[in-house]
This record gives sequence, C-alpha cells and structure tokens, in this order.
Amino acid sequence: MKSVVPVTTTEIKTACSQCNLRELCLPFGLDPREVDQLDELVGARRKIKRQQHLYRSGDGFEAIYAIRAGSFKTDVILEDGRDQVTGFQMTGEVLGLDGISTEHHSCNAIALEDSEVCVIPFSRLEELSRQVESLQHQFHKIMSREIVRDHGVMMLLGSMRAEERLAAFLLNMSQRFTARGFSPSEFHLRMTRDEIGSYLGLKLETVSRAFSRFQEEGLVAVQQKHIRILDTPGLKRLLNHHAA
Amino acid sequence: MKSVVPVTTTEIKTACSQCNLRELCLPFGLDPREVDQLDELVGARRKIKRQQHLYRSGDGFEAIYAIRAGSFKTDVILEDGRDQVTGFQMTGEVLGLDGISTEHHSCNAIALEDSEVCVIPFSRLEELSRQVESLQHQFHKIMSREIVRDHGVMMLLGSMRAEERLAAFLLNMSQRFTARGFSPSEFHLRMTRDEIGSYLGLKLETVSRAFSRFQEEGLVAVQQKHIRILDTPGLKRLLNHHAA
DNA sequence: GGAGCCCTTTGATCCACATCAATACTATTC
DNA sequence: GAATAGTATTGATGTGGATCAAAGGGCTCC
Repeated sequence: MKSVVPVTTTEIKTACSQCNLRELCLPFGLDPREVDQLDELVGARRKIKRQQHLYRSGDGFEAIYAIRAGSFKTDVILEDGRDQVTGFQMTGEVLGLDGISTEHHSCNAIALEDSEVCVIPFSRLEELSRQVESLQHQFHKIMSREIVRDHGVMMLLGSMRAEERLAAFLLNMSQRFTARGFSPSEFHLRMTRDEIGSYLGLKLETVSRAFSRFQEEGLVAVQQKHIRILDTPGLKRLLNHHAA
Repeated sequence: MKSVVPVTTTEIKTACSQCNLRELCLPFGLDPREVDQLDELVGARRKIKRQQHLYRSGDGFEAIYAIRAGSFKTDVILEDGRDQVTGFQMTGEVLGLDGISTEHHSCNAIALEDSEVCVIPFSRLEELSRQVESLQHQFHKIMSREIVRDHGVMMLLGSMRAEERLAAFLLNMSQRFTARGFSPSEFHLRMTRDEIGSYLGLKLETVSRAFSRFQEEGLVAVQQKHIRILDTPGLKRLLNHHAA
C-alpha cells in the first residue's frame, strides 16, 4: 500500500502498539496508554542473520530481546565441547532471561533464519514495571512460563522414549504455530535433525528414524523440513499410553 | 528453653531481619529498613511434615514459599503415572514460582523431612517490589537463577552418561551445603536412590551401582544416605574429560 | 525394642538407542 | 548448470543402562 504519510508512520508501525505479536509478547494485558510507555522503552531493533549470535555465553547482560521476526535456538556448551540445545524460540517470545541472575548470559542465542529482535534494556524495563503493574505481572508470567516449559523438557528428557519425545516436540511446534495464526498441521521446521536431536537428547539418526516411522504409520508426512501432521490424536496417544 | 519474654520476641526471632538465611533468600541486597517491610509481608509460617505436600499440581496459586528449615522435592506427573523429579530445594530457596504463569501450580512440592516455610503472598510481593527496587531485582534474580539451573539439568539429562550425572549431582549438593555453612565433603542426603534416579533420568539400580563404583575408585565413601566426598577433583575430572 | 516394611545392593539378561558407515538428497555458489 | 558442502536417510553392529530377580540392611512405628 503506497502512502504519503510521514516517515514516523513507519516507525509507529513497528512499535508494540502496532505489532501483531502484542498478545503473545510483553505488551499482553496492558491498556493502550501503557503500551505507549513500553514503546518508548523499546528503542533499537536489531537484525540477526541466519547462524549469527544474538548473544553468547559469558556476554554481559543489559537487555532482553523480543523476537519480531524469525526464530532462534539457545544452547549451552560444556568445556569438553558437548553442547545441548535448551530451546527453540519463535516470534513474540522473549530471549535473554538467563542473564539476569549473574549479569552475564549463560547460554548462546543463535538465529535459525534471518531474524529481527526488539531490544529491551533491562534496567529500564524494571523501572517501568515498578510503575506499571500490568507490565510487571506480564513479565513475571513470562519468566514463570519459561520455568514451567523447562520442567516439561526435563520430563521429556528424563522419562520418555525417542518416539514420545519427537511426538511431544511436533505437537508443541504445532501448538505454537497455531497461536501465531499458522496452520496447526502443516509447517516448516527451521532447525536441522541434529539440532532437534540435541534438544531432545537424541542422536540425529534416531530423530530421522523416528520421523520415518511416523511416516510409515501415517501419523505425519515428512519431506525434509516440511512437516504435515496427518493424525494429531495418534501422536497424542503415543504420549499418554506409555507402551513400555 | 522456657521463656518469660513476650510472644512478640519469638516472632521477631523468626523474622527475615533475624533469619540467618537472609543472604541466600529474598532479603539479599536489601537494607535493614527494607527488610522490615518484607517482614510485614511474610506473615504466616507453615510446618510441613515429611512426605506431605506443600502444594499440588493444579492447586490455585496465591503465594511463593521460602524454605526456613528442612528440604523439599518438586515433581511433575504425567497422566500415565510416570513422574519426574524436577528439583531438590534446600533452606533459603524459593518454591512455587511455577504457579505464576497460569495462576495454578504445575508441579508438586513435597517435604523430604519435617520442614518449615515462610508463606509470601504473591500479590503483596509484587506490590512491595514495585516500591522497593532492590527487592524487585533480587526476585528477578531468583527467577532467572531457576531458569539457568534448569538449563544445567537439561544439559545433564540430554548429554551426560550415568556416572557424570551423579558426579554433577554430588558436586552440586556439596556446593549448596557449603553455601549454608555445612561441610563441603560430608553430608546427609535427604532423598532416596529412587528420587535421585528420577531427577537424573536414571533407574535407582543405576544410581546405586554408580555410587558403588565411586566408592571402589575412592572418590566417595558411601554409607546409605551419608556421603563423604574423598576426591573432589576426581569427581570434577569425571565431568569435563568426556571419555566417550 | 521388636516387627514389618521400605530402601539398597548386587547379579544376570535384555533392549533402545548410539555408533559406525555408506549413500542420497538439497541447496548454495560460482 | 555443474561443483560442492551441508543435510538426511537407511543399514549393520555395539553398548550403557533398563529390566528382572533375589537377598540383605536399616528405619519407622507401635
């Protein structure tokens, strides 16, 4: 749509108040005036190219990041080189919360595709959330949600077999795509089999075999990174009826 | 000890300002006047007998809990009965953060021994932390620390072998006992082999065998739940030099 | 302080996933 | 549009920890 309105319009268009992710993100539950206050705080945006780091383990912590476009993975690396993907993040989700505790980041955040984040200086966020109760509460909910999510991953890693883990992963992805207005049953994974494996505590070959098995059983149609879920109840059954 | 002093004295003795756990807990970093404000907020204390629940998954969320005495485990239970211990908590640590996100708890908290917690009504904590910057910041650090800890557990569950997991667990316990003024090398575990196994994603037999192996190799002296660490560097070596 | 029960240890066997290996597919890059 | 590197699939074999089993030890609770 061509427009003769001044440049400021473009800026407003990328502000929280105009962002279509605001129900998933930090502005959730804020009234319009409060969202405007948040807008002032969210200054810079930062573009991150595929495979580049948003931050690295050990980096000083000054800001958290809301994903505006694209997606990321976070991972932890041990001295001996072993690494573990701790999460995949999509638009509207917040990155960097790990840095609050020590003033330094404790994991790496890497873009899975060309992405863009909103930089939210943390001390200013704390300042504003002392004034805006709804912002404070939403921020606490976001942190708590991360803790609950992590517990789910622990359950997955500690008690589930390979196919259950992959089923849980696919259902989780489906649910998150749905929340963003995409198809629940058809989507494109941005991460490799190796990265999925690292997240699920499996080797990439095991992930690949599980995908093949799901395909044989008519649960999903897999074409590389393109996934079509054919039998959601079937996947859910895999999770609940533990056939051990 | 019989006493003729008024009841209030006893109450003050158990207040944050008088609590020897205050450097580990919520009052950390607060000046004396601010700690007094926190004292007013922390009203009730609650005694929990061994094996009893502090809260259950599904319970409504109204408060977080600081452990004054004793210890707890938290676990998540799946519909099919499988469960996973997500953490062990000691004095000065905070329980219940999982409840913020949905207003309902998403895990169970169970006392490993007769214990006592300080009940911190959450809405009042949010209110006070809007006024007291240092309290706000300390609370955020505590939540962030939980997230970082969870990432460590994911690394453990996803990438380590049985003996590495147990070594990491023992070193972590040692460090936490040390922070509480106890011996770094000699302590009493409050949880069973089964609970350790659940936390580490292992069966109790595997935990038992790993303990026996550590004993044979002179790394620790194990007598049921009483542990004496004989070779801390040896345990650390087990972690870093991944002999796969 | 004794009975009963839960917890722990240890051994034998099994199996799910890792590892090793080769091939095929896809996407980039020039 | 051919060359190349990264990614994915599939097969054969190995192994760490699970499972099954049995006995011993130490708490807890009357």
